[in-house]
Amino acid sequence: MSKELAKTYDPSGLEDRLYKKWEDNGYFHAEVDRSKKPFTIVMPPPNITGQLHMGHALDNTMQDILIRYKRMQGYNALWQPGTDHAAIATEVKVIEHLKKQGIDKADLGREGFLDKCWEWREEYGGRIIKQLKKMGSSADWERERFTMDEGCSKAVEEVFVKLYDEGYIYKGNRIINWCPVCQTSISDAEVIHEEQAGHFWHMKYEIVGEPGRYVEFATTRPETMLGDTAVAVNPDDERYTDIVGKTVMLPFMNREIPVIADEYVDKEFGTGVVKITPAHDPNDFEVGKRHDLPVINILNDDATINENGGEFAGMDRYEARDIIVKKMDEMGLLVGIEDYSHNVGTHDRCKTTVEPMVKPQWFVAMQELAKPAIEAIEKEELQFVPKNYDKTYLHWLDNIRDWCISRQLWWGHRIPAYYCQDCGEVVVARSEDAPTVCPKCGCTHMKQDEDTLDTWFSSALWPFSTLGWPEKTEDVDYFYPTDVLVTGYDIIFFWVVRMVFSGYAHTGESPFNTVLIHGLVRDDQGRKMSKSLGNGIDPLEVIDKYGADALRLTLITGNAPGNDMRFYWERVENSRNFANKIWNASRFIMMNLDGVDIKEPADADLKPEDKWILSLVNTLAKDVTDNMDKFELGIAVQKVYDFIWDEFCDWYIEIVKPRMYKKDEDMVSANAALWTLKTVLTNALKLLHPYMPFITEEIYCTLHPEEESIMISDWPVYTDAWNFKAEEAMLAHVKDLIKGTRNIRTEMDVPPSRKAALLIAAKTADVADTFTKMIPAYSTLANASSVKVASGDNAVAELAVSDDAVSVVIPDAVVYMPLEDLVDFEKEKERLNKEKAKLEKELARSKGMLSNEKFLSKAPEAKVAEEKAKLEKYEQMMAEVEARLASL
RNA sequence: GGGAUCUUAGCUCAGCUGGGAGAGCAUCUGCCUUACAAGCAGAGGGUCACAGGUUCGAGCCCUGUAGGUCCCACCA
Repeated sequence: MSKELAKTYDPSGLEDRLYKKWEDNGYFHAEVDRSKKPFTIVMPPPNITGQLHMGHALDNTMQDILIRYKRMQGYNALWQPGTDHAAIATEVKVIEHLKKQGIDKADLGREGFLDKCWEWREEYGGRIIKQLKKMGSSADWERERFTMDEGCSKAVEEVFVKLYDEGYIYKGNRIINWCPVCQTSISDAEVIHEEQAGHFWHMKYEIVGEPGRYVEFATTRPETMLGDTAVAVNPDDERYTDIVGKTVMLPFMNREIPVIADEYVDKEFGTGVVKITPAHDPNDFEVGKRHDLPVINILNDDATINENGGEFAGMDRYEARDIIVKKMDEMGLLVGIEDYSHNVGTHDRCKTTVEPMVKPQWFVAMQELAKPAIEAIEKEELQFVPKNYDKTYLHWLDNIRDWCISRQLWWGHRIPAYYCQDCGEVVVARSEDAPTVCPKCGCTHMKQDEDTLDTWFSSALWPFSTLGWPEKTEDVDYFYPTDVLVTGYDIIFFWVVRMVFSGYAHTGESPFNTVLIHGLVRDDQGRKMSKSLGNGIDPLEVIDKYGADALRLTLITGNAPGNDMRFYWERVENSRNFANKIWNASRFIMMNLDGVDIKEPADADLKPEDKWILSLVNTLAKDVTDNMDKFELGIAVQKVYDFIWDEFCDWYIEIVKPRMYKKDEDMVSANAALWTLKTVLTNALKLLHPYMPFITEEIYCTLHPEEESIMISDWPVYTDAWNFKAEEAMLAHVKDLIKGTRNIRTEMDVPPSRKAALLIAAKTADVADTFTKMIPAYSTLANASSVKVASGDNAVAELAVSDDAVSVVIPDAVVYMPLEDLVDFEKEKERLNKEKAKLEKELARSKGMLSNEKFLSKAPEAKVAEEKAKLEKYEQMMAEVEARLASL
């Protein structure tokens, strides 16, 4: 029979054991099966540099809940996992790692360095996967992929070649964001703009041929003047019309640069004059293109001044800035310095201030590709949950710029472009078609591009590359497009947008229908968890202390979808307490089931409380399903939580205890109770399983030794057979009556008003049973024929109730607060007035509703009738309150 | 500069299409009651930021104000 369960719930040991069982039984694995409907989620691939953090824990918990839910509903549920090579992140880590061993990246050479990267991946790539398993993630690990494995790399080449052939990928000499520390180009999305305190240096250049006449301008980056190739004013600016076309002398460089007119210049801002540095400012670059200005790059890759910087060559950019300002001052060309706070672009990974630079890079032309991704929202082929994130998504797509995809890194997918060393011919080809002979000049000096691709280039293909694309596999055909993508709002731009346009471009459809967005997990003070602050909480530590189920429940409750949440240990404790609650309730049930053969009771043998709880769990199944289908995971589990704790444990189990203690006297009744306990618990466990997989599995298997696993059991479905509205209403009523009295042991403790209420309840056929069993002190009361209740000075009301009196009339017995319990009349008056005010409000509301034609015509009849009944009740109560007030 | 979002109990937050203000934690009271003290039974505590408006009825819809947070953006 049932195994003995420990007295308190201890997740340690149990979780690993169950996870291994699931994995060994192959429950996570999904294969093409045309007889079932697929449900697919691709896991956002964690970086191989990564350790599990709270963000992953939340993200994966949400996915696991959806997958487990759909699996129980009978879908062929595939959760496709894998890891990301994370180009720059990994490269930086490996370089650091090598540095500690005294090895320099350059010394190793490309091949040697890549060997080290692969070694890294072997060592650390699987670490996070192990940690995800601790969370209970039911992903199909047999299908685990890696963004740089053979298949994914093939997909990358395929896409690159295709987009190149179609003209979407091009190589261009354009201004890009350069990180001087990482020494690579980065995309716009990787630049974060931070408000920084800086200065505005007001300086002037002398007009050539007009000694003593200057143009004054202001700049935040004086050192860029070394690369100035013009000074610009607004064409409509009358102050400067006479100097347009003249030249000014650029100090230090002794270069004459023209004064040009361009709309870009704002007359109102500063002096209305802008120095133009096409090589180091995106706007200036555009101006330069319009006016055909030379582009003079003054920076080396590490942001020191290069040979174009004359005397400043070799200096760091900031050192050069200081000296230039000093020297300009000495030359009398510095007009003044103003404090100024402005936005500075920094690299999101290393926080280094980026330098705009002109360099030859590869780009994806986004304008056309973005269109289907925009239309996807209108056509409802793609929806965001919560919905408002589609605005963020659309806004970004509407303002999209070309995507710089080349990186000056070694770790990543090497760009499949080959250059002829002799004639400069460019060939873009898949590696199996890599040219050895130049198709133009016939030489054999072909060399592959040194650069690699942005890490998001491969991630963009993840939903289909993992399923075997570009091969026409069964998997792609069956599992694609996927159903839901779960991710944080912070990578909508990096990843979601790029997956969507890639999906349309290469597969003709959106890679998923729904994007479920979640927020960040912050610390208890609302700060981001970060390494530098040291405020991060390790999910594994939480699991060790309280178990994965408690962590999962904590992460999923208590906040609205898409919002950030704070992490509190107290909340984990509460979750753990809930686990313990279920554990003990189950323990109690199994103790009572031990040695008893229960069978399904006849309908007539079910007591009202049995029907009541069955009805509740039935409704619960429906509600939870509805909520989960709307991705309201937190609400869904909150309902299960409330049901188990507040209804099932606090009420049903308590009500039913006496019946079990009297097994020998009335086995029919005990059987009905036990059967109901087992059935309701089973259903509740199933509803909870997606959220708390471990404890539900352990209890389920103990409760049903004949069953293999709750994971593969059927999701509870609403049934009309358990629709017991009358019992629901009655028990709700009983609860109301007994409230505040349940714990009272002796009759003496019971205030008279309660006694009256209880008596009435007790006299009501079925409730009496329930009731006297619950509160032993009441057996005497229940046997009484009447109870005296003080009502007014000397007036004593006697409440007598016959056996068949239905209790619908009574709740307001509470209104008759006995005088002997009152401290003084004033207090009673106050209370009654309060009551009256409340009733007045209710009456107004009720009358309002009933006089509203819209309400009367649109609302269902039952609702109108209900409202009418309420009105009558309120009116009656009002009359009573007024009478009582008058009597005082 | 543009956009999003928030303001509800002491704290952190729920509150779905308008129809009787909720949870967790904290506080207070009483309980070792035979599933659970990681528990049980209760209590207190809110002009739902402010001002208008729509409505029979507003935490929810509209307008405005104040304050907070976040994202986007090339004003030198």
